[in-house]
Formats: sequence, structure tokens, C-alpha cells
Amino acid sequence: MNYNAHVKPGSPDSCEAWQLMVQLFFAQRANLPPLAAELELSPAQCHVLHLIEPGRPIPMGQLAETLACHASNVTGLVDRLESRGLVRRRPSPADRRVKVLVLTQTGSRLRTLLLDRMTTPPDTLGRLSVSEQRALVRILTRLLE
Amino acid sequence: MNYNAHVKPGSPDSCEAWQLMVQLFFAQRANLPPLAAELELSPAQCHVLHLIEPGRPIPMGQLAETLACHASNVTGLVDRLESRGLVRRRPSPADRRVKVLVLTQTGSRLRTLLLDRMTTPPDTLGRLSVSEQRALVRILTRLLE
DNA sequence: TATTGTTATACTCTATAACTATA
DNA sequence: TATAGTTATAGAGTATAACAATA
Repeated sequence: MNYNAHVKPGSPDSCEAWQLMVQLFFAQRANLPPLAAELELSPAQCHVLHLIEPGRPIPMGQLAETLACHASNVTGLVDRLESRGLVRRRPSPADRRVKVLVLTQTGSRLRTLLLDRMTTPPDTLGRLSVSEQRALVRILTRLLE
Repeated sequence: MNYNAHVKPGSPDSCEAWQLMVQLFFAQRANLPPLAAELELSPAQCHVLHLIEPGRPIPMGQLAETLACHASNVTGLVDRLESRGLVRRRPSPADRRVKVLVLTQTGSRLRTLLLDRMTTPPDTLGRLSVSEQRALVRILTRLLE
């Protein structure tokens, strides 16, 4: 029998840190629906809007891959965003099978509003010292590499 | 005209830190469905399982509040978890309108498995120094207060 | 009367399978 | 043949409104 079967990789400190991250993730998960509803968006639509950067068309397939969902979902998701005038499908010049997504001006404005609301830090973050806030920025930057 | 209407509260550093957090949140949002599918759970069911701690019965209404969703969702969510033998509804002794949720032994084991997988830190976290990992633990702890 | 949870309904999200157009 | 996206279908997640049981 392999007694190491359930030994988790990672140092004790990194495990402890990630446990706290998971707490934050679930808290944020509950946070998104009400925030999205204020903008008359669903959480999934927020995710899509977050991923389409202004001036950076993205193929639908790449969106499906980043969302880790089936391509058929993206069709409906984009249908609804397009019917609201937030995004547009454009044929890709390189490969006529591919459709790329671009934000409309309305979509771009709503995206800015969304990100502005989402990235407003909670009060607890303001209670950290400036040096702690900078340490957090440095650490998170490396986590996202 | 109020030119401060769109000025975001929080120091520049805390805003920058929270922008990075939002990046992590969306990355994790895409991460959950495949992880949940391995355990034959949905993301929402994972959230519920995370919130029901073993030996700590929780009223359905409180679950709805923490999930920030309507009470009627919890009915269906719990229906499916109960039909799989993961949780049980129990009448509350204090108020007969209230039903509290408890994990079954199977549910408790699956919850442990879920949290174990979710809290396994990504490789990028292991690349931080031990002192950085400890700083992160200290900071996240205060964020969650 | 107010509150907890359920039911009925409608819409969105999601995966699977079959399809169309293009490569 | 293989790939990108769509359509059809079914099940899960979600909100609203009406309801039953209890407070």
C-alpha cells in the first residue's frame, strides 16, 4: 500500500496560503451574481466580457477554451451578448471557419464599469499597511505568471 | 457636475492588488467546472458542500443567504445532493419551519476530497520563498477577517 | 401577519451529439 | 478527414410568484 497516496504536494505554508485563497474564491463566487445583476448581466456573461479586451478580437474557440466550457455554450452566450449590442461576431480573415469577437462601444463601456466595480477593493484590504499591500501585489503578480 | 463620481475608493496599491485578485478569481472560475466534474459535482454543489461543515448543521435559509441566491434554488440544489446521499434535511428543534442540513458520512468524505483537491496549491505558489508564503498567509488571514 | 421552505414557471448555463461550412 | 461554429436536446442553475406550514 502506498501511504503517500494522499500526501498533498506543496510546502505546509503554501498549502495554508492556498486554503485561504479557496475561502476567498468561494466568497467571491457568492459576490458575483448580485454585482452582475446590477449591470443586468449573468456571472458567465461577466466572465466573457472580462476576457474580450477592447481592440483585441478573440476567436470563439479560444473563448471556449479559456472558459473551460464546450464550444456550443459560447454560441448561446455570444448570441445573448450580441442581441444586447455588447459584442459583434466578425469573420476571421485568415480562416473563414473562425469567428472572432469584438466589443462594441457599448460593450466596452459596460466592461469598464464591470471591472471598475469588481476591482474596487474590500474594506479589509484598506486596513493593511502600504508595505503589506505592495507585498501582496508582488506576490500575486508572481502567482499569475 | 460631480467629478468625483467615478473615483474609486482605496489606495492605488490596494486597487492594484485587488485587480490581480480579480484575475485570480476568473481563472479559478474556469478551474472549478473540470475539477467538480471529476467528482461528478457541479460548481454550485461544490459551493454548498464547502459551506456545510461536518458536525455543524446549517439552516437552508442561511445557506441561501451565504450563496446570495434565492431560497427556491436551495430546494433543488439540496434535492439533488440528498438524492445522491450526500446530505440530509433535519427538522430544527427550535423552529419547526426551519430545516437544517447535515452531511452524511459519504458527503463528509466527498467534501474532504473536494477541499483536498481545491486547496492543492498551484506550482507558481511553490516558487515563492517561504517568507513570501508566510507573508501571504498573514495578509490573506487579515483579508478574510 | 410575517417567515421558512416548496412548487410552478420561465430563462440562462452547460454538455452531448449531429450537422454545416471550411480547411 | 479534421476543425470551427451551430443546432437540437436534455438536465442543472437561477429568479419570480404563489403557496403551505409554522411562528
